[in-house]
Amino acid sequence: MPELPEVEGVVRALAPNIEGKSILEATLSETVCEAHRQGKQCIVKNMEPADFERKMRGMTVKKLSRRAKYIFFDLEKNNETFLMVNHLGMTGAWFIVQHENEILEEKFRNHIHAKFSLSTGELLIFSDIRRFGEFRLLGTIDEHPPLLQMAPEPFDDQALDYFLEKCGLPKYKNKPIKEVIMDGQVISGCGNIYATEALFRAGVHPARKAGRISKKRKIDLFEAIKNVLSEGIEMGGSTISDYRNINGEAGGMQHRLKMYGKKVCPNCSAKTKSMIIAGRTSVYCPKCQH
DNA sequence: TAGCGACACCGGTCGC
DNA sequence: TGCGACCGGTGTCGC
Repeated sequence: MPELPEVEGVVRALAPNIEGKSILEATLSETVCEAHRQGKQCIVKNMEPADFERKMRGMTVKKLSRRAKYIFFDLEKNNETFLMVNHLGMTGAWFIVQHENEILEEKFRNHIHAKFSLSTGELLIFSDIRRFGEFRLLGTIDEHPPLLQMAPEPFDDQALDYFLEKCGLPKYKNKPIKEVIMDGQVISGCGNIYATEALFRAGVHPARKAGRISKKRKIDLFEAIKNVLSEGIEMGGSTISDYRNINGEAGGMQHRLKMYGKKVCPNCSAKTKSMIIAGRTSVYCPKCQH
């Protein structure tokens, strides 16, 4: 499950390998094409697969960057600029190979949904087991309004004030804090794993209402979120199920997780509890988190 | 009209 | 061994 640190790792690995290169050919899988024929927006959103393939052909990758959990491809063709936005969904992964046989794990090899032949002869491959990933080819970012609603990057200077302000809004103040910090309009890139960890580190109960937490504790929580996210980036991400970097390697952050998926609290040895918040499993320590 | 909840999208994994 | 239930990030739809 890629969250901000995993996506950051993908971008850092991918960028030096594809920036400046051109896409000679783009091919989507038969699965994607067939799903579109059935009226589903499978992986490629708001565009017919054939259109996507045609438009991607001849694009030069000017720059690769991350925004929240999205990968932004700044593209150029015939002096016109485009933005290709990619989300990894639950199980998306990128590979750069000479041949798809180099993808060692069968489950990734069996679910290749987009292939881009690069000017260097390499193949840039997007594999996605559950097909929750997405591609949107845009002229500019405002063609997809939800992207404009995203909170600032957690490492930006204004992110803390933005978070504190949002917590006080009627829309959020009566919601469980875990639901609030996982909302991309409040904090960018904080998914279930890192939210669970940050709440544990800050000693905040996941179900506590956002409006019932002191400013000081909210600031502590925000710092904890930034810390787990940067630790995640340093460790190359968490590999909980299907996340792989572009070399097919797993990350190391899962070994640093103290609460996500744990049965016993590492601080006080109490049995952890879990509850469903906003439809997601939330693990916490009933003694350490209030 | 804005806001919110329900639902759709999938296949690996787990438990019965 | 086989089958059904479950899980989850995001957008969209309908109330």
